[in-house]
Amino acid sequence: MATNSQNKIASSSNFIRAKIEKDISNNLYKNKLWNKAPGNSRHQLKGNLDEAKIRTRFPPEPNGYLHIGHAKSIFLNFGLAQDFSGACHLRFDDTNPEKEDQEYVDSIIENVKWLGFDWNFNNEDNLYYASDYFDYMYEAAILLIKSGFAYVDQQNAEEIRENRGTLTSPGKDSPWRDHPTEDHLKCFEEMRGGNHADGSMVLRAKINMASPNINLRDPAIYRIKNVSHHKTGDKWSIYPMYTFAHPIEDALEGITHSVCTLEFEDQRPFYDWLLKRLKENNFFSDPLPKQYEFARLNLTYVVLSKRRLIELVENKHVSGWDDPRMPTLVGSKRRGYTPSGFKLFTDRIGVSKADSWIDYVILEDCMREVLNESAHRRVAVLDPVKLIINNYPEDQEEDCFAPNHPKNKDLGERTIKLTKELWIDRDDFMEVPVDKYFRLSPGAQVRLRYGFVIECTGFEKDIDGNITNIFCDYLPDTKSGTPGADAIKVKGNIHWLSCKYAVTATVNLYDRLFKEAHPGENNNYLDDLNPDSLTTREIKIEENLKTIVPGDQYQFERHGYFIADNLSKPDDIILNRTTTLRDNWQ
RNA sequence: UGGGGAGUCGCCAAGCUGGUUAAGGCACAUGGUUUUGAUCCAUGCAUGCGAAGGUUCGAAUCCUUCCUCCCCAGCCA
Repeated sequence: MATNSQNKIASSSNFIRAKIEKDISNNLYKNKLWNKAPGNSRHQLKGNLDEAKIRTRFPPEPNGYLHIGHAKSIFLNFGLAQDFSGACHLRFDDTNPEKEDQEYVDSIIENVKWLGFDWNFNNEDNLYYASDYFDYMYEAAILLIKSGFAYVDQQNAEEIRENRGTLTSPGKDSPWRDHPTEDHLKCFEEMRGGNHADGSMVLRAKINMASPNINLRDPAIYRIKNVSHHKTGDKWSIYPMYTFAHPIEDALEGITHSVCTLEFEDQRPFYDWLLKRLKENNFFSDPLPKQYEFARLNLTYVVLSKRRLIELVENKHVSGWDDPRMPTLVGSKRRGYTPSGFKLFTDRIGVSKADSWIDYVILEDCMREVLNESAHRRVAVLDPVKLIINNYPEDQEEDCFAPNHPKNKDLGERTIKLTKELWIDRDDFMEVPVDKYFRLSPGAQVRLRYGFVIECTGFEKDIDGNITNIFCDYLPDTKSGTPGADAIKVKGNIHWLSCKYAVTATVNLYDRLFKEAHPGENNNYLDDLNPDSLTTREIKIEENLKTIVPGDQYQFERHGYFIADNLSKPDDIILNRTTTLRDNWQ
């Protein structure tokens, strides 16, 4: 309990939370208005005081599947809103129709819900699309042109690039920069008209071509794209750039804290510049949103870049976006990773501005920690070898009782049938035991978990030297749960399943997708792929697992956590190993 | 070489408007419990805060210089 509350304190102290606490205590949002929906000043000034103490947003571009890095951002943004009695909007940043698709929108919505969040606040559904704001953005652009802060440039992309200068030398003004405002207004209208080719004109903010910050050298803010949009269809032939759109989206939605990743740090001056210009035009009013940046997640043995993820799927290095080895949320889910595990993980790794690589084992350990609490226990034999009890009658069988959870008796117990012939794991027997090996070996005593103590009397091998049968005697007075069962102390304790009753299933044993901690650091990342990231085999599982359905999760004792795969059917059970148990032996 | 960031224990990460022994987690180590070599519990784990100087009664926190790493020259986000 004490450690839990300490965890909470630790996770709650990051620089963004500190800033929010300060902003709230300084009453920054005391007079903030909200008119039940996004909008500019015209709209919001007619509203009431915003009941949301703060507003944050998670703004994915619907051009790919969410991954573990997004989970960090989701927990940050939605968590902030939750903890400060605010609202977190889910907003699709769909300003580039060429790359975006409804398929991704659906998947993202499902993923965010899966992680346990919704975007409802005071019965308002805060699910938005940047494309819903295109009219506002167009209006803002015109305001900017009229006030002399934007112009239509007719240089081609090549010329613009050349005139932008370099990191160490200033850029050159565009010849179109100082044309009359009227001309720019007219050109911008023409851009919208749809009669101009892509790239023939572009609207640029007029700031400073000599700025040491390249993002301020008259950034492009609206470009011609004669393509239809998945939401707005053919209404527009011009689309705003992220740089321009994002601050406006935030302001329209009354976002107080706009949290993004480090690479946008250089854009913050433009973010503030734009909003200030629009405030001067009474398009927006205080309090204006502020942008804060944190370090994106890097995980060892994992790639998270969109480009690489796509490549893994398209080149069939994995079976798809939801391959359990993929760091996507759909893949993680299929692997058996859980929302509460991700929550623990994000709390544990914290939020800062320092570039860092989180050990993959941290993530795995979080999943173990969560699953250890919740998962019911079962028995599975992953590499079966036959154990025959010499002194157990051929036709005899009996029930052994096994609790579903060692720490929680309320979860009940189930019975496992014991018979003369059993399956045990090959690992649990050594012909010549190594030092400190306390499982089965010739002459050794070991307990059949939940059953009897046995003593190994011998074994048989096939022509290739593989062990085929192991023989033992059981000690009748040692059955678990009966008086005196503990009279004989043994160190080893192995699991087993009746050959007569065990059910056969298929298991996918997953290991890390990459064998290098930093894939691609020393060569092409594809060369760092782990050839053994998946092994599939036939295993034996408890009879009562016959009714397992996709998504069911269990701990197979002494092995790890497993989940029934999407494709699993009663007559073709498929299990995925989520993660192994920790193993201090060797 | 311009601009913007970051460097605190193996991995994360508080602290950074200067003030007693530098939080916490993970990992690790050693004990204990245990019919999962799991879990759980206990204890240990930075004379040190990228480096070197300086200011001060006192510095991770202030100043100076230096070093390393990341980001920016898309009509991507």
